[in-house]
Amino acid sequence: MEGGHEYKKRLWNSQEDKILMDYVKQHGVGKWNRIAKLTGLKRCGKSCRLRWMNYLSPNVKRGDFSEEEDDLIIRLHNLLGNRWSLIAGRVPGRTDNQVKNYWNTHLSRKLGVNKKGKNKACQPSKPPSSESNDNIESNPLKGASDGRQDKEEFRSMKEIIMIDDDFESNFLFANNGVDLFDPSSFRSEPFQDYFVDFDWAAV
DNA sequence: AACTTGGGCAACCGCGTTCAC
DNA sequence: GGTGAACGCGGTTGCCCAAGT
Repeated sequence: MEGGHEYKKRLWNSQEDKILMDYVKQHGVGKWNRIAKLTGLKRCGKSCRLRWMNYLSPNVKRGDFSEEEDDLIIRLHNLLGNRWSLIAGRVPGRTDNQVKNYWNTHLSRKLGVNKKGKNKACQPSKPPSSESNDNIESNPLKGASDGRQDKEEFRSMKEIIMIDDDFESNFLFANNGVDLFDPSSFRSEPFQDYFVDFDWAAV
């Protein structure tokens, strides 16, 4: 990226921001790799996308996280693990990068989470590839020894995790009984119970 | 005042997935 | 179906700056 050995982390300046914003105004988001060609901006597509998504987009909320956001992120992290984009998708105005940074710098410390002991166990896995299904380490969904704990329950988890605009109805009333806005119904331990022998193809 | 340390966060990297041809 | 480009994600790095010595 950007000239190999000449690479050095470089902050965006206001002129670059303006070029990028003008481009997006004119062409919309996407086609990030064309920006350098069309505008002469010396940034790769990935860098442009990141800058837009994390900073320039009007949807991005700046400033401190509120108590409610704190609380929501903690709950979502407990539910989803380090799935930052999914978590950010449920925290209006916040990006995955913001959420991730905020977790690593504020919340993990606040909660006394050991960064080394990553909360991998509660990360729902992507649909397993055909050859790696029985590796518990690489596929936490297979973690439960007896396998098939509660497919219906996990199906609801998957529905929650999948992008779905109807946030209120799906998230607030997860059928494992957890209301993310109700502290009394929240479990503090990771959802390891939910690792089931899940058949993605059947969904 | 000069230097060191550590926190906060923007930005990059590597890799997996999706899309277009 | 194969291949390359584009995109998206999570992890990591490194810059900036305030606080401490």
